[in-house]
Amino acid sequence: MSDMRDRILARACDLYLEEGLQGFSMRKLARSVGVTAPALYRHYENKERVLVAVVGEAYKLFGQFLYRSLAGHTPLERLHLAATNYLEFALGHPRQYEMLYVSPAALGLDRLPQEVEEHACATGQFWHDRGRECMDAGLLREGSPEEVSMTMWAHAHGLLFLYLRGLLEMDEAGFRRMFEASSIRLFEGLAAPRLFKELAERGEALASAG
Amino acid sequence: MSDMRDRILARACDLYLEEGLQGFSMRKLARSVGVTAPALYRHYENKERVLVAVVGEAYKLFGQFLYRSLAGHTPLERLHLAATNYLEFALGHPRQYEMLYVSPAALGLDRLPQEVEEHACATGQFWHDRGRECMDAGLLREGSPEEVSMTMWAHAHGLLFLYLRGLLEMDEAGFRRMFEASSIRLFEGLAAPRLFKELAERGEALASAG
DNA sequence: GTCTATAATCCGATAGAC
DNA sequence: GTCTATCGGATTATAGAC
Repeated sequence: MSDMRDRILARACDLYLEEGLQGFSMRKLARSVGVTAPALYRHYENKERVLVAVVGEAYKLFGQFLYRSLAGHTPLERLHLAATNYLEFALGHPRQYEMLYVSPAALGLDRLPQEVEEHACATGQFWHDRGRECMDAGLLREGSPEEVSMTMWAHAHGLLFLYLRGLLEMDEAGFRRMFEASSIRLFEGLAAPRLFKELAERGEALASAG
Repeated sequence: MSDMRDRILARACDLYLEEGLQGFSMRKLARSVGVTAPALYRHYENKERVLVAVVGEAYKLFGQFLYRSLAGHTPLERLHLAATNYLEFALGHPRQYEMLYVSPAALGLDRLPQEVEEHACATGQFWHDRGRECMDAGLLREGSPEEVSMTMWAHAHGLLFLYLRGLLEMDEAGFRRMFEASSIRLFEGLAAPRLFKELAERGEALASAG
């Protein structure tokens, strides 16, 4: 059976969802599949390869959420959908979301394999495209689309990270409201006119004040 | 010797810096201190308590960076210094920075101990204070100081997280420039006037578009 | 391809002598 | 307060029979 590989992968994803990275072991996986541990090594070289495959599945699901945004009819709608779907994925599948950003060391690797890096790169490219087409349409200030999309990406991930770590004292409904309000702030700007006036008077640039 | 506890803690910090969380063990720590493993248990109840103490040291160092910002003479200057010192701490001490945001599960705990939660809470309060005094001075738009400081915190942490994970293809100098530019974008706002015009025409709110 | 059996390590933590 | 010795467990991975 060649689909034994798929069965193992499916059980590996479930095991990761139940136990997290800490509680994931080849013995537990084998028990869950219904075989003994050595049998797994016929299908996957080692534990790290299994975990990398689990990361791949997380990216596959993430991609389904993200590319659904392309159904929007205008650049602004597509950007809005991308942000909404990003939020929905992270809140609906927090363990998979965590897996997107797992450190190589946590997987027992020095560097992430090319397969995963390409997934991550494609995600960055997706955000870049959303930023660029909005900028081309005159909806965003002129500037570097790459950098603007980084700002949006960092803002969204930063909020989600802090919330999922339990560092923000609010429930999910409260977080959703705050996420939306914070996104509006990002687009409107935090500063009051007086801030720029004060800076101009001091003749200094607003340096790294985030 | 009561300072044996301190010696162990100092070596534990070094061991964590060298090996990370994955490679940290009581046996290695004992070897590093120059005693046998059981001796450690006279000074620390178990491995988790040692790691919690290491997190505490990271917060202590972080606090030194952050509270240095209070030397600024105006609210804006203190906010600016806080952001700069936050960046300097994260780039100068990436492993300790990572430790500030370590998940309880990675430490083998269900929840972080009160000691660490208080540290994290104090950090949130610090950012809140910086936001509030700038808002009181009319430098930031009216709103909730707590939420505005969350936006700034999330933006800064999001950028640093992506950079430290190696997901942004740039060197440290490039990142510093981007961090500053992104912070300015955050204060000025991403949107061009046309975006608000388009939204008003559609009669819909700009929802969660970050 | 799966099994049993096992190698070879590592781990956290404890008992009890000194 | 530190030691030796050890418990009891985990892990990845392999050898060889079937």
